[in-house]
Amino acid sequence: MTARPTIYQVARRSGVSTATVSRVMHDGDGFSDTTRVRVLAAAADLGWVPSGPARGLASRRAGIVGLLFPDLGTSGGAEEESPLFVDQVIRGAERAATAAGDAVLIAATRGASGRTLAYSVAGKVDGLVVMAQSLTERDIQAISRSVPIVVLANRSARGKLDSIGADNRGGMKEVVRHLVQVHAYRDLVFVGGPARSPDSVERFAGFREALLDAGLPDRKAPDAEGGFTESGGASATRALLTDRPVPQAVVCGNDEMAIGALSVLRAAKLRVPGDVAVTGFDDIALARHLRPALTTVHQPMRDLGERAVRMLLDRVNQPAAPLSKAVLPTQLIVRRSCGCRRPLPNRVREAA
Amino acid sequence: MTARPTIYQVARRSGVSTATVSRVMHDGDGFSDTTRVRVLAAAADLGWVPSGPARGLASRRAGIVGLLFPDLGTSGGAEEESPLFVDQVIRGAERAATAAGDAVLIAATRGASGRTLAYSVAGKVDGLVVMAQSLTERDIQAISRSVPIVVLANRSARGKLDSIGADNRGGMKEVVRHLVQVHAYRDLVFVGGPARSPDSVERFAGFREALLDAGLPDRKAPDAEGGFTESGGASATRALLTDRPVPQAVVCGNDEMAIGALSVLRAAKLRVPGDVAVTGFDDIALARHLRPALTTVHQPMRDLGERAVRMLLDRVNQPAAPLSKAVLPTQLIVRRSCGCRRPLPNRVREAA
DNA sequence: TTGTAGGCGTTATCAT
DNA sequence: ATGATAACGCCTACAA
Repeated sequence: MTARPTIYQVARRSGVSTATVSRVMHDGDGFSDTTRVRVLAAAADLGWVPSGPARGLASRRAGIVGLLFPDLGTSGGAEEESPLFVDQVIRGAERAATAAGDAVLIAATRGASGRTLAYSVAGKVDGLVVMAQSLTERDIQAISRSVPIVVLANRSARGKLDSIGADNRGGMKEVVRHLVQVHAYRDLVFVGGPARSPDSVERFAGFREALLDAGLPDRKAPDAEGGFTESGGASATRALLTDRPVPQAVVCGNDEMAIGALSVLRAAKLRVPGDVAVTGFDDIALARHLRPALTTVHQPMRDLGERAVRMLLDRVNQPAAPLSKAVLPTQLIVRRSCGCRRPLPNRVREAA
Repeated sequence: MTARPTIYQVARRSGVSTATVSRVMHDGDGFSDTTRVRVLAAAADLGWVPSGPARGLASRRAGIVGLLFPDLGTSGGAEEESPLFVDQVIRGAERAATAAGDAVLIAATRGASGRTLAYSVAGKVDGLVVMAQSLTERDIQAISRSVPIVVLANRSARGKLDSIGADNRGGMKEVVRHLVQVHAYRDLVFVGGPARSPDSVERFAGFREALLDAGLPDRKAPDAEGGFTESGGASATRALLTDRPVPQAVVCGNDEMAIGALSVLRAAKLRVPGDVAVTGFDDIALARHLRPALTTVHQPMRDLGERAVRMLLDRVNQPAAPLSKAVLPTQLIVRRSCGCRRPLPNRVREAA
């Protein structure tokens, strides 16, 4: 409590030099067994915890990786990004970092002060995983001059930075193909997320590709849009129902929007999937508990976090290694909301 | 990329001393407008981000608070702790820290290496929020000699450390009272979480108190136990059904266990709440989407994280301030699984 | 096996 | 308004 103990005190108390204390703490060799015991005892007596900053400064390694994301969402506020997605990524990042002996520093670049925060965080870490939408391209470039950055985004980000993402486009294309080929729906609508979200854009692109392949009429923009949230999905669906006849299938930008869609359709006395089919994207935990259980696309959220951190640590250790970009596959998860009677078995669920 | 730029380079480039650069970066006064502009320009040119470790060392303030939790759970592994709970706490912590200009460092004290990790993290932060079950009392004491600690637990932890928790006992007592008074159930069973979890213990205590108040038969241990997980709740409920006649109400240790109970009961052709009532605890997002929607107890998870961090920062700024302990109230959330026809309106949901 | 001493990049205290 | 110059607590050659 009073003045954190330092290595000097430990050294004095155990009758050795600070160099020796340092050696013992690093499990290296080059000291007798007696010394080791004495040092450890002294450290324990004093309740000494080596100073991270001092260590970091001397060794040029903070032992911390940072994770920047757009915003976790404020209860009651507008949540553009899907919070559950972020939670999972954080978990994955934490795992990978811990496995490497590092810790994870998280920060949401909320509002105006986000930029400042990002720079502050950048100074404290050995590398940064930046989720799409959390920083401008300009700031990313600037910061990357000081610390390695891995961009966590849709597909693989353009540019000269390491990046990793999931195959949003391919995944969406796959559900839609299922809807068209297996169920023979021909009147599908797309309820998209935030127009500026890269994920959202990619998913809509996948939707269009599938329609094109099936020879169905194309469209230039989503039939309705909202934030990647339950309420966003609800209002978009509501708008849809007043605009046009009831479609055969409502393809949503993510699971949370699908949940909103589901409740609006129910309120409109439409049966799912009897009257309308509904699909989501992400495969959040909730998806399989809904009634009807939601047909969706599984996105390897935790893996994304894990691999992003591993990629980052590789870069930290090998600054000159060639650029690496990865795209993780998504997987179609067939449940009931698309109209299938019995959910198809699938690997992901069984593994869980 | 090549050798992070330092304050020296910025100083030289802008033709001032490092002291002045430092001043400018702190928005203090004591420098002309011209200098400020020059310094900022030089910094931007070089892409300079002040070194956190160096800053921390010199100012004795890392600008980081740590959050330690038991484990986030491994997909496929046994998850004793409710992961959703942790996610929310993390969010709250992140908010409070960001508001204070700090970042938050998270780490799961997984398995054997958890102890080491904890000490390492302790060295990197200005203070630590430790969730119950993530560290032994002994280690908490040891670490607290070096850095301030706030214990995040059930009720308020005993001992000489600041702590914060939710009223688990009172909350559980309230649902059970509802079951007994409103629905007149007399044959209730308790499906508890991990026997060693303080939360679990407190909740069971609340259950007993409510029975006692109602003049119903007491019991010394939960009627069945499992981890705080869906599968734990399922197996516990399964065991229950073979042991005894079907009870009127199954009171679960948390929401996830309740979900497990729900599916087992359904598989046994029992109707909820027609044949059996079921209740949970926590009020995770999923709870209101279940069929039937789950009657449960809302726990202010995010607030816990937020207030824990605020408490911690207060302590950091005022090491000598009197000990503070807080217990946040929980709230009964009545939905359908208890047998109520129409969910009672309640403040929490409306606010959301 | 162990000690000495310089350096890591900032901040902060004196001067000027 | 600005500049020297000690700390800050640890690591790491280099010596011994």
